[in-house]
Order: sequence, then C-alpha cells, then structure tokens
Amino acid sequence: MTKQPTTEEKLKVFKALADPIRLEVIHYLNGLDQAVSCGEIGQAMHISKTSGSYHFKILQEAGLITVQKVAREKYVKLDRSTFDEYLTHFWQNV
Amino acid sequence: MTKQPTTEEKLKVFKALADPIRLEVIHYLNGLDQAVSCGEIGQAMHISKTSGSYHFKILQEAGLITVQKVAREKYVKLDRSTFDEYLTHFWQNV
DNA sequence: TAAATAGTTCAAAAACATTTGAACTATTTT
DNA sequence: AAAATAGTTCAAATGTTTTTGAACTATTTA
Repeated sequence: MTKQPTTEEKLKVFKALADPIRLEVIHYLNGLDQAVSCGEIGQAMHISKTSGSYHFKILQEAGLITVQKVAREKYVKLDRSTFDEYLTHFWQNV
Repeated sequence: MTKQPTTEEKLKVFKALADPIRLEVIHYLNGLDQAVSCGEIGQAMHISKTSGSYHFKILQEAGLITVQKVAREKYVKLDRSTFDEYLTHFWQNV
C-alpha cells in the first residue's frame, strides 16, 4: 500500500549509485553504521571539500543518506529504507 | 561461497540501470517474461536501431540481459540472477 | 541473383556529469 | 574581535555518455 516510485526517482537512485566515489562512501558508512561527519568521510575518500559536498548532495537527493546538522558540522548516515525499496525490493517496483 | 563482485562490476550494473530507456527495456522484458527480438523492443521504445544497439550492448555487458542470435535476429531476455546478485542481495556485497 | 531485413560500427555532435579553485556563510576557538 | 574550521556556491574546465546518420555485414525472401 506504499506508493510506487516514479521513473525519475529510480533514476536518481541508480545514478547516485553509478559512481565509484559514492559507492565507496556507502561502503564506508555501512561499515561504521553510525552518523559520520562529511569532513571525516571526505578525508577517508581523499577528495576535496567541494567534491565531497557535490557527492553528498547527490546521495541525499536520491534519499540514500540522511543528513543532520550539528553546530558547524554535518553528520551523515545511510537511509537503509531507500536501499531496501529500490534494491532489495527491486522486483516489487520494476 | 560465490565470488564477491568487484567495484568495476557493480559500476557497470548501476550505470546500466541509470538510464530511462534501459529501465523501460527492463520493464518491458519483465512484463513479457520471454526472449524478445531487439527490433521489437526498439519499436516499442521508439528508438532508432543504432540507439537500440548501443543500449543492448550496455545491458549485456552489465550481465543484465542475455542474448541469443537466431538467424538474422537477436533475442534478448533478462538475466534475473544478475539483478538478484546486485540488487536483491545488495547488502551481501556492499 | 537482387532486394529486403536485422543488426553493427564508426566518427562527429550534442548532452550530461564531475572536478577545480576562489569566494562565500556560519560557527567555534583563541 | 580575530583566526580557524566545516561546509556551500559558482562558473569554467574537463571528462563521460548518448544520439545521429551513413556505411557496413549477414541472413532471408522474391
């Protein structure tokens, strides 16, 4: 009884997954399983702040991460429900 | 006990899924659940032969479809084991 | 054997995604 | 209050993907 994703939404998710840096970020977040600051992830991935900002935005707009601002930092974690909806339950929406 | 996909392989699959025409092809093939000729799919998607050829190659190289040549036609169907490995079982490989 | 059909290949053009560095905002520390 | 830190925004440059049309191969039909 939960709404079917549109093609636009699916595209956003698959495009977000179709990049090596973003797959690495997902892997990193999955390993830690807690909110981590953008800066920490950026350092671990060896990318610039600007590039990090760009990639986090894409992951966020796809719904793959959630973001929480704490003082001057942003903490990020995986939104597993989105992975489940688009990947694990892929055949439910195809 | 089955080999972990490499980052390259995952990227190929997610890139293949990150396109509206290819998602439509997958949807079409899923509905029919049988091998269909490239020409028939191309007509149903309203794309040129050249564009069809390009997209089928990408889906094939990602392992998302299998292709069988019969006389001068090519028949295509979904390879569900690849969808299962990369999507349904996403968390096993992340 | 000539014409038609199914699909491929190639290179150029067009469209789209990513990176870069500088300038910026907001917050925290000294 | 000044300096430092976390992150964003912008436009330009670079890189990658997709589309296009013409020429091609292989097979089938007339």
